[in-house]
Amino acid sequence: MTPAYASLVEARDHELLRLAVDMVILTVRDERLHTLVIERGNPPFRGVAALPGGFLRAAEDPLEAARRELREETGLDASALHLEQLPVFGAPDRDPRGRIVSVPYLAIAPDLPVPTAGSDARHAHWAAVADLARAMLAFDHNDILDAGVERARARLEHTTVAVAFCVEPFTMGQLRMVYEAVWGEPVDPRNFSRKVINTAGFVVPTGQRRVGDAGRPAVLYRRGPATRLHPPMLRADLGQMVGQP
Amino acid sequence: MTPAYASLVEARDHELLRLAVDMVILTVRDERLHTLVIERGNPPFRGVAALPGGFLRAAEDPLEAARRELREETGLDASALHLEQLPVFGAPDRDPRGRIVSVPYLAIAPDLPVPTAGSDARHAHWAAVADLARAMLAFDHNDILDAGVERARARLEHTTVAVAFCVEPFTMGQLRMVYEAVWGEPVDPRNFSRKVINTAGFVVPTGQRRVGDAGRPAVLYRRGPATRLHPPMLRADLGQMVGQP
DNA sequence: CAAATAGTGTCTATCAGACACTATCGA
DNA sequence: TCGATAGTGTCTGATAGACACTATTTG
Repeated sequence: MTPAYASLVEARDHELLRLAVDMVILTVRDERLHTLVIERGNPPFRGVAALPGGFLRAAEDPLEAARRELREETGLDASALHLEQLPVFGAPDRDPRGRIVSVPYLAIAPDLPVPTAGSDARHAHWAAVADLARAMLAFDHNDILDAGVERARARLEHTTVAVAFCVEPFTMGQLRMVYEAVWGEPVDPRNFSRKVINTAGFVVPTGQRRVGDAGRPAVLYRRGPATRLHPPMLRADLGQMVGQP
Repeated sequence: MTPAYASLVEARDHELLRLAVDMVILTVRDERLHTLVIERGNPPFRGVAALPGGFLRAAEDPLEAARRELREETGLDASALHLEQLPVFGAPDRDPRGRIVSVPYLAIAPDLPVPTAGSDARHAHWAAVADLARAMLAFDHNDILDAGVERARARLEHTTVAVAFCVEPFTMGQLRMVYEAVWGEPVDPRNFSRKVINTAGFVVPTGQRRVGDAGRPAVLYRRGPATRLHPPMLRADLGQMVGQP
């Protein structure tokens, strides 16, 4: 800290605290939405499942910290996949260790072989989001997970991030299955295919076809350069909708 | 802090820091988008314009802090208006006083008479967003402002927050003018009116009409209960759009 | 051939965008 | 009566949603 401002900073009715970076790492496995959870090896919440995360280090940007955590927990290079900050969680009593504000990040990853064990021997594994009932996770991590899942659902409507869930090359059916897994509702194959094909740059055909499967061989695609989906692909789910009668 | 965890917390390769809450308070004045800025009374950036804000206090949630700042800077009751968190800004060198991470909030307010002077005699005033060129604001506040404005633009597409800019009762023309001021592009009056009227709960007619103005008297509306806009009202702006040819 | 999966075509209701006309005030 | 502002009607092209059919593989 620059000494010139030391007095300003000392005059505090404000508070020193720590920032945690917690990761909502989503993937689709077996046609279901999964998130990476670790089993806590230390108190508080020892033995309880929690989102992976860690403290912000000195001279580290929160985004850098998120990239580091992602690398440590999954071995994934963050530059390759979707990484996005969610609103912070900062209730004063959210962590019994003291004042810790969480900066959560949403990461969207293709199906991974198996996560590497956490650095401090915490057991990391994929858990189906639908199986994680309320209050199963440590701290307020269920709320953070909810925020991450809802953000992912909304992102699928307006962007092409769904391809970030897919291992290249992928079929149209696999891409559609991502939407179904994340949204939790069926999607019409014909209309979906038309929408994706008509959106320039969403996917790029490889010219190859999938072999070995039963049925007609599916065309294989790679991710295209497009990012935004315009007009959006809206889910039928009404949720909070107040609009047309 | 609970003594039981003191040792855990002491084992730090992580860092103690302060959280600032900075406010992007937007309103529409004279058909132009404005934001509230203060003139800094203390170093660093003494005399330079900055977004209003302050440090998070002990046992205070970031949202509570934002509500408090809003009240202090504008005298507005935050429960009445749109308040929404933006992604944090946490570059290690963003504040010369030391490690300070900013949690920015976007507030959307109706046109206010004039802001109350800031608590420490800082001069607060409305500035047209279009007049705030790059690097005019202290710290990284231009980036924060950009994030807030872009968020507001997107929110107008998908929600009914535009009414939060209006002083009740308001006319259809005033509501449309909000869209034009925030988006910075003209909106067709006929199509706009049809869209708003057909969206149940966007606005509620009062039965009154505006008097004293030249021209045909305009019907006066109040805010309706609807929140989401479905389907959205998309701006023509292509921006990042990669989609239809 | 049957089962399974992939892909295409068509119809319709809705909606966004463009645009011209009518309505109601003050001066 | 004129200027100014408010509000309504209509046409068209695009598209989302619903749905039936054809195509190509394996067993």
